[in-house]
Amino acid sequence: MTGRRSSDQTRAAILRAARERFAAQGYERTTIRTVAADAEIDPSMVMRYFGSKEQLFDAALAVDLRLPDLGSVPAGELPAVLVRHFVERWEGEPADDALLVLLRSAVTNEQAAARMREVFAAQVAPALAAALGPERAARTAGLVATQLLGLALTRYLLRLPAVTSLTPDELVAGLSPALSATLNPPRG
Amino acid sequence: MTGRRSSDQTRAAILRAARERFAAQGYERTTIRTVAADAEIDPSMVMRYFGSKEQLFDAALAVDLRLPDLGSVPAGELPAVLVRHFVERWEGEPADDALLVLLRSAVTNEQAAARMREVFAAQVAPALAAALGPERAARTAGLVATQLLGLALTRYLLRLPAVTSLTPDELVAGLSPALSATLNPPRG
DNA sequence: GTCTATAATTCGATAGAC
DNA sequence: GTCTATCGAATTATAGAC
Repeated sequence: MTGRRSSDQTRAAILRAARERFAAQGYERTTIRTVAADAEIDPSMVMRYFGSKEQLFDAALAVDLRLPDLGSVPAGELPAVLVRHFVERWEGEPADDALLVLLRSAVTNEQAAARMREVFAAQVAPALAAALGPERAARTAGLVATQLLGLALTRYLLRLPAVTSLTPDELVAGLSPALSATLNPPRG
Repeated sequence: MTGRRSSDQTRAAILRAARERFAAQGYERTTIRTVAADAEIDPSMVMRYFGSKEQLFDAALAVDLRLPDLGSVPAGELPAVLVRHFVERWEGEPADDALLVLLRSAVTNEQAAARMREVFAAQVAPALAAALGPERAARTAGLVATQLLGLALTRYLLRLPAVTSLTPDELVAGLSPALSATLNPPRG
C-alpha cells in the first residue's frame, strides 16, 4: 500500500478531467498539460495511460444515452417521454460531460462526428424502431433527431435566450406537439 | 496600373479563403498560413489587412440571412416557406460559407456564439414578429430556432444519414407539420 | 504592397532517472 | 508509477528590406 492512487483511480481522474476540458473547450484548445493539471498529475502520465491525445479523446467520446424501452411507452406519450428524457439527461446531476463532449466535438471534428453517427445508429434508431415499427422509424428518425439535437444545440451550446429562458416543463410542452406532428403527420 | 491586385481584390480574396477554411476546419485548426496560401499571397498580408487572426475571424462571421418579409406570407404557408428558405440558403450555389462558419464556430467559440445570438435577435426574431405578432413570436421563436438549426446541425454538420438521405422537398414536407404544430399548438 | 527573416510561444511526444 | 528535462514542430506576430 503506497500513498499513490491506484491505476484505476488515476485513469479515472484523467478521463474525468479530460471530459471537462473537452466539453468546455473542444479538442484543439484542450491541452494535455491542462488536463494533467486538473487531474493533479504529471503530463507524461496522460501519455502513459492513454497513449496520445487522440486516444484520450476517443475514450472521452464514449456515451450511453440510457434510453428506456420505448416499446412499452403508450404511443401518445412518446413525444413527451423523449423530450423529458433528453432534457433530464442534459441537466441532470452531475452534468453529463460525455454528452457535451460528443456533440460539441462532432461539429468540428470528423472523428467525433463519426461517433455521433454510431451512437445514433446503435442507440437512437433501435429505440425508435421498438416504439414505431421499422418502417415509420426509418421514415421519421432523422426528423426526430433534428428536433432533439436542435434543442441541445440552441439551449446548451448556443445558449439562445429564447430557448434557455424556457423551463424544462415548458420545453416538454412546447416541443411535444412538434414531435407528435412529425411522428403522425396530418393528412393533407 | 500595376500587375498587382487592388486592395479590395486582395482583401476580398483573403476573406473568401478564410471563410472556406473556417467553415471546413473551425477557428483553431485554421491557420493564417493556409488562408494566405489559398488566397495566393504572403501570410504577412493577412495581418496587414485584418490585423490579427481574431479580427479576420470576426470579419468572416458577418452573415445576412436574407429573410423575406414574413408579414406578407399567408399563415398556413409560413412553415413551408421557412424551411424552404433555409434549405435553399444552405444548399444554394455557391454554397454559403458564411452561414457554415457562423454555426460551426458558434459551438466551440464564445465570440461566434455571441454573434449567433445577435443574428437571431436582429434578423430572425423581428421577421417572426412580423408574421405572428410580438406575443406569439416571443413565445415560439425559441422552438422555431430549435427546429431550423437542428436541421442545419444534423444535415450539414453531423451529416446523419437519416437526414442527408432526404431530398429538399422531403425535408419541407417532413418538417412543416412540426413547425406548424409549434406555431399553432393543438388544444390539450 | 509584397516579401524575407525571425522573434516569442506553445504543444505533443519521448528518454531516462528514481 | 511518477517526475525532470528536453526535443522538434508548428503557430501568431513583428521588423524591416525592396
